[in-house]
Amino acid sequence: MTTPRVLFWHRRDLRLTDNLGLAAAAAISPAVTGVYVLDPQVISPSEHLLPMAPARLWFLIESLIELQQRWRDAGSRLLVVEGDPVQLLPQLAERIAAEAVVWNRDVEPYARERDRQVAQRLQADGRKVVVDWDQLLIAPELLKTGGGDPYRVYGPFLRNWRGQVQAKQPVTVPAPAGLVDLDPAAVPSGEPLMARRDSHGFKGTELCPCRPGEAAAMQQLTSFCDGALFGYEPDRNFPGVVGTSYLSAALSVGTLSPRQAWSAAQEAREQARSEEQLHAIAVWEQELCWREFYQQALFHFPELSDGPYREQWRRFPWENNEDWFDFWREGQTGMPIIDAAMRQLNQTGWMHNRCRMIVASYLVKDLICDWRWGERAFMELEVDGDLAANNGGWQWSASSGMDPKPLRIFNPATQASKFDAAGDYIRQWVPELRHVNTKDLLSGEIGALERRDYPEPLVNHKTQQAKFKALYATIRS
DNA sequence: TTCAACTTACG
DNA sequence: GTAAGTTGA
Repeated sequence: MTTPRVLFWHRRDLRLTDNLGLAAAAAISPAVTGVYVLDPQVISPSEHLLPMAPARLWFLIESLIELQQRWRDAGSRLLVVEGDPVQLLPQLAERIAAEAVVWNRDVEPYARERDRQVAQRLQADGRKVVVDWDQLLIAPELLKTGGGDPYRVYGPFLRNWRGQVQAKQPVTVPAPAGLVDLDPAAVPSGEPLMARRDSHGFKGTELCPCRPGEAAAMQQLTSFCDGALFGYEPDRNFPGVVGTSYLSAALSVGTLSPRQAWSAAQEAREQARSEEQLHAIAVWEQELCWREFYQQALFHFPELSDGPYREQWRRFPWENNEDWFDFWREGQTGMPIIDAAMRQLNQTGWMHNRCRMIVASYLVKDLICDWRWGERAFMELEVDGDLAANNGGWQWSASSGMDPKPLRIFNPATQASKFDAAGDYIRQWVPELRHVNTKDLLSGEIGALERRDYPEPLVNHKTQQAKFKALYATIRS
């Protein structure tokens, strides 16, 4: 009698270490084969889904190439195929005679419907399907208010989440080893990965601060928790300072797990030498909670991805000036802090989170442009583009989301003065303004002579803010 | 049912 | 100080 074969389907968990689904698969049998499906719906521009940025495609491909090596080191292999998972997975399971197929759950509406169809077909063929949560510290079903409803507000969610995490004390599981490979005769032909490696179209692979692959993610985590984490608060606020983890892409494609991140933070707590440092660690832990808050929000309210959560925002009379939007996207608005941030994103695939809030507020509240245009633009450019986090962030900026709050209007000049006081960040990304004095650089009020070829400001913040408020008054109930 | 709380940021 | 009204206990 032969060992039963198990198929493990990687999706947003591109690692062997601390992969709960993979550990479950290896517990069934050492004869585990991995598969990743390059789904054209996900990796190519499509009508219904938000696009995947070239930067993210690069990160994905490189992470997969490393993952294949790790599978070989573990004794088995990772197959990479291209096509529709609903067709391909049942075919592959049949071909390798898999008794069980295992994967980790996702929160995105497209993924959930896809997974439902895949599971249905596999089960119809008599195969066992094993799925559970891996990409969240606490499963979304376990986080409910006293009334049994999902949370709509971050604060109460944080209290519940933190309590459950502390009670659970998340631990990581090791990578499987000594796996049993397929019979060579059963290995399907075709390998689309290397062809994709040179065709992702991303030019900023050297500049991007997020590094692909499981090993690089662990290195980044270790060095962050050894240094910048202790000063995370307040350093995280300053885009010109290396004060954040740059782990967003790794957490999004799953080259790093949230348990690994949490555990590293707990080890750092042991090393902390002051209340300030402990507080800084707590603030980073809260950022991990934001990630889970937005994922559980999308899980319980999938309609978030279709547009504004609050009904009245569906009738907001946006200006939607396409020229303004293009200037914003390219970093040519004439407001230096905005242009610096958008150029950082265009060139490196990544933007500092403080700047994401500033440019989002500017697009929505100053240019009076539909936040969904900005949501799509971010997904087209970001190495860490993630539906739940990106949609949550844009709805937050647009004031159309779940949190009860006043109308949030950032003053870009005030933001620049507070968080890039010396103008270092602006000068780095808008080099043609390096000669301009800091005061003018921050305010954006630059004389024609000094400005040279740099554009005049598209709009005046004060008048646009007044205009936005007037338009907002028309949709208030 | 009442009432505190709300990623603050702006002026 | 004020925004702005909804959430959650």
